[in-house]
Amino acid sequence: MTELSYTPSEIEPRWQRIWETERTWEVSNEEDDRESSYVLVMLPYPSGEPHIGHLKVYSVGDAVAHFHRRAGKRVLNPMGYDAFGLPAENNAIKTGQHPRDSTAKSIASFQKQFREWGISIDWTREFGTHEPTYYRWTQWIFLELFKNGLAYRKDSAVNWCPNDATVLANEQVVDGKCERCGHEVEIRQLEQWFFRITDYADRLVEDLATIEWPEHVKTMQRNWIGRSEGAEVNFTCEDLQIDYPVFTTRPDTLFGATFFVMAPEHPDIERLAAGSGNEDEVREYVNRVLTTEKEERGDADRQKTGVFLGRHVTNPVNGEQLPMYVADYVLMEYGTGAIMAVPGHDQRDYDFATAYDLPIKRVVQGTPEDGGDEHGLPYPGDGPLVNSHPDFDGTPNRDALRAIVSWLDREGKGHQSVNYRLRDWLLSRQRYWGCPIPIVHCDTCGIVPVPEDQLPVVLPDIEDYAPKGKSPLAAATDWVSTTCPMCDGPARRETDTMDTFVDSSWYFLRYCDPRNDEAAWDPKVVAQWSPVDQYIGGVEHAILHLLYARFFVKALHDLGHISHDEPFSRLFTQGMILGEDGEKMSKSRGNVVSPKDIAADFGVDTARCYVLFIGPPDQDAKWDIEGVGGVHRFLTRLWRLSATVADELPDHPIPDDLAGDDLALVRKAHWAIEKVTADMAGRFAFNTAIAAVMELTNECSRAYNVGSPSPGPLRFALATAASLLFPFAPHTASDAYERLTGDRVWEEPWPASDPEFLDDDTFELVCQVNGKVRDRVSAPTDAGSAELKALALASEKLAPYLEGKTVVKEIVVPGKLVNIVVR
RNA sequence: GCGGCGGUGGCGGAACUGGUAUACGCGAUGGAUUCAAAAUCCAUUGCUCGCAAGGGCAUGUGGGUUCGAUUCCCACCCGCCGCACCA
Repeated sequence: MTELSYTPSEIEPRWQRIWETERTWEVSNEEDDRESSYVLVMLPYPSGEPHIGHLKVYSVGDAVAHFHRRAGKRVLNPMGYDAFGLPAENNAIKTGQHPRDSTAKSIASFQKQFREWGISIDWTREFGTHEPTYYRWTQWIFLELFKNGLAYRKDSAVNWCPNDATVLANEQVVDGKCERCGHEVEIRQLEQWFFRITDYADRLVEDLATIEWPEHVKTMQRNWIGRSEGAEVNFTCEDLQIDYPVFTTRPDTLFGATFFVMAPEHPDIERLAAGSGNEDEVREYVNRVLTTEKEERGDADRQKTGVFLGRHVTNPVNGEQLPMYVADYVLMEYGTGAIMAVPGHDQRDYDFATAYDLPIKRVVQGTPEDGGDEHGLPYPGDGPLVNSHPDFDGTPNRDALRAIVSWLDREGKGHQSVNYRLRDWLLSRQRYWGCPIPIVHCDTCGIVPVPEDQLPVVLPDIEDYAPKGKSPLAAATDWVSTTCPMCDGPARRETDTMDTFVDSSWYFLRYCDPRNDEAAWDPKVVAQWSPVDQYIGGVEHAILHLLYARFFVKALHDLGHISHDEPFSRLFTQGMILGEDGEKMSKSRGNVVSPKDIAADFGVDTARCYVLFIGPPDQDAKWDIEGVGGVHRFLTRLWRLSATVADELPDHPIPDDLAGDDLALVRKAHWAIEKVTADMAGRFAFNTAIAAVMELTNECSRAYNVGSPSPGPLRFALATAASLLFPFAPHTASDAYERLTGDRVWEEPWPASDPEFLDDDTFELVCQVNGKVRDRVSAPTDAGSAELKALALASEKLAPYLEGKTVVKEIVVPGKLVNIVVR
């Protein structure tokens, strides 16, 4: 036999050239009779070179795209770059290199490597979010939202990162620290731009039921939105004749309220304290709290502090006078910034009451089965009401809750209410490398949107990127000073830029119609592709990007620009690839594996196959260089055997009268078709799909090496293996398939299994006694229960276990087993 | 604390609706080939007792349901992730 050697360095570029020159993966917006499928991987942030995580996520996306194509669908698989953002700008501050240049360099590297990976992308739709032809429409969307009251400017307490010198969205603050740089976040009172995402809180929760997303991602979104049902109840301060509504999820405990607490930021604090005799102490407390860092204040284990305001409120249910306190455990952003305190049934109120010696009253009887200690307070569980009101005492608290809320409603003292943890999305950033906010500030006309025909507002070049507490754009004075579109008077441009999550909240719409310069998209074109059928990316975007994109799509839907209202029908979140030490790959740990090196050593197909074979793709997996070798051996074996068989053996058809090893080989091929198809279609079980192709290849290899297969069946089995492997190792599979059949594998439909070959004539019947396997015998596939039972009872190995025993029961599972139960 | 996910050989991991636990790969061992090595090919490989035939034990722990449980139920332990002074 001629020694043929598997040379990815020759095979891979050769096939890539064919796909490139023939524009194989391009797809037009002309509809045909095929079903359309939009397969999308989250667009990458171009920084440096693509890493192993990119290789994995695009290997997953490409496998899905190829599978859909060969299943007869018209597939949209585009590519772009989330090109605005802080890292490029921070690099500019350090090196003076314009972010546009460093970004362009990185994009060039992505373009080159993605082609070398052989990913089946329609490159005609490519764009970066930093291109004026793209962000022109980002600005247009902003104005649409602005004109419809969904984007607004407001002065409020916001998160400020002193290191990055910009405000941050709530979603970008993790444990009181800046998500980007890890610096402690401060609270500042600033005027900023917001998107009214809270208007959509309810639908963002509700519609999770309509999409196929991993449960944990849905849960994270639900947690983040934090919907709680309860009631708003008015407490009146008789001294000042002001009503203070509070939000509570436990109106059943209203009779247990013993004091009242307001957030230090509450606008009425000063007014309430004035003349109460406690003025100085209150002011001092509030000042101290407002300068405390967010993380410290958020620590639940900290001793509760607060100050008496010198006033009282009336409890609407029983007229009791409750002392008013200001305390920092109450947050201004949630509910109404004031709470009724029920120390008997709430841990926090209990802690405060203990610290300040306030009365603690039980109004819900604990029951032992609810985990309620008869005497222990605070008791957060359920039980009958006590010490409340004759009408309610003895009533289960959940029933009393409803009754009390309707009573409050009738009396005009409160009503049912829903509260959300979600805040409006703070989108303005005091940074340079982002999409300019298309707004002009005019002393006469106020906040004026830039007219549509003047878009884009182009990001000007500047000299100094260093943040100075306001946007570096403010230094571009020629750019800043402009004329008001309404009155033609002098005006100033908005100098803040948009959060980059705005850019990535609609890019998937633009891919449908990327070269449209009349509109952001043609709604008809978007409708034919949308929503995205399969979205693929990392879990780290479970809240931020995925929530914002859902909000954008819902808002654009409501404004009549698109017909769908969820962006991504199905979501798949892939796991990370960890270094060989089991840690996250990082330069400082020195455990980084470069896709370039792996491709150079083993070829791209080995790298792609390995990252899919390593384990379930939604789970984290440790890199193992020995494992890469195993996958490489497999590809080598498949290719070399295919090439050898194509050279040596005649191209005979499969005979009609298959028998023996030939039949077994053809059966194995059909088994593999069945297995791989199910693994691809049902779930993303690429690891087991590849394992099935390995089994088929091993079978072919054994047949060739030790058996004497007929050429037809062997060629068929090998071509099937290549065909099934194509979504994972497109170059090797194309090459092997062409050698064997003369055809291009991607032009072939996905193989279909023939039921005739899926079942054998006989199967291995498992013979059990009392559930323990005692023997396995060969039985005809179509044998009935009686026949199978007889076969099992005839087994000599079963005899010793049956001797002298009474048969109690016989269970026969046709095609599987017989279980004899004896006593 | 609340919510989600997970725990299977020396290792990564298989096992569809309760029906042969450990597919596939790695590693290890033996053999073929070779002057030798690499590469390749052929075997063996959960643990344990036994010369063997054969037996016993194994899917985090303890119970339960069942003829039969990795799979279902209850309680618990451990790990990972998200949220958390959210009233």
